[in-house]
Amino acid sequence: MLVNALITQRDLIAERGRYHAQMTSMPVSERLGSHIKRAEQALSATKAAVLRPAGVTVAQYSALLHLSENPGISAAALARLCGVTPPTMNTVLNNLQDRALIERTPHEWHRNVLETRLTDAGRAVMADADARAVRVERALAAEFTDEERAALAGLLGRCVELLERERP
Amino acid sequence: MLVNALITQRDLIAERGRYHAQMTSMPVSERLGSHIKRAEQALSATKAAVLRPAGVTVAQYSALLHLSENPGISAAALARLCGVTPPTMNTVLNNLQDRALIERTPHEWHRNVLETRLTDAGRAVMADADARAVRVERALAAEFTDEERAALAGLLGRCVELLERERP
DNA sequence: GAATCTAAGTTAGAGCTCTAATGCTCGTCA
DNA sequence: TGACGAGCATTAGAGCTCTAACTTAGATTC
Repeated sequence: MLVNALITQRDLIAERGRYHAQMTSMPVSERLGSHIKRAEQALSATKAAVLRPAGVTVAQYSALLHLSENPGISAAALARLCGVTPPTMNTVLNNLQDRALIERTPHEWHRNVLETRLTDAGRAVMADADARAVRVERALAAEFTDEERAALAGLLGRCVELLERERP
Repeated sequence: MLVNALITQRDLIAERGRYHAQMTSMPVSERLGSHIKRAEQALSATKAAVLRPAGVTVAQYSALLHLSENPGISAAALARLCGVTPPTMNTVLNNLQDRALIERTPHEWHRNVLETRLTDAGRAVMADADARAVRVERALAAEFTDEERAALAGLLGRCVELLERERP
């Protein structure tokens, strides 16, 4: 380790020793939120890295994935599936549309609704990206037993319930 | 439920039935990544909501928290603690500095390093925000037994290891 | 039939995030 | 001593994300 890094590291440890007593009301390592955030950061970073060669971002892949399973869905419904707000989805879809990976056509009955669909190019990109993303998911799944996977999914589900209940 | 929503919902189900066969190589519900992402989205949304009255974003709170535990730390080291890149931390710190919640002073020995510290105002905002954030963490912790908390943290830790190993 | 309500789509603005690239300081090593 | 390498800080540019606000279309209700 180099001296520059050592010095900031040394300062850090010294200050930590001095002030560690009771700066915050809960140690970071005991916060479940920290673990969830770290896991998501690692997931995001890895997915972004493997999706890069496919030419799509994580958000774009998420949209393409749900779009491939729900052709003609509205942008608002797609936003709900992806867990983002309509303006966010609008941003993502505009980028996909600029690259001609999707098309948006007026709904036959409801003038206020746009049907969103993959183009042929979009389907091709989606297939490539999906293969790459699934490779990561399979590696992740292979790390655990069936019981562990179920436990993790269950615990995370309870987190979501609690957090949504707790939201003002 | 209204007709507008019903129609998109109906279309969705119809299309799903038609195409469900084998559009993707792995069902979304079986992807551990989906569960992690959902949990982080719920966490983020709830934390943003409870931090809003304190006048800070989640990213700003994260920086203030680690800053309060490590006075004088460099921006790069702070970025590592928060799990973001230096340019990202620079953006967050600029916003905090504009509001006079932090100050950055040249390092005594190393001309190339800036020491970052909370101002008095920053400490006050941090104390307020921390109380609000910890309330959420306590509620989250109270949802689980000691064994469940340990299991969740352990499983998420293994996810992080696998994902970093898998990253090209 | 008109007021009201709900949902879809959009725009504006603020903030976070990344990669890529640059300039700087310092330490190491030949 | 001088070249190299590593780390810090910063800028530029693209993209994602949110809230707030507006517009429009369709449905409900009186």
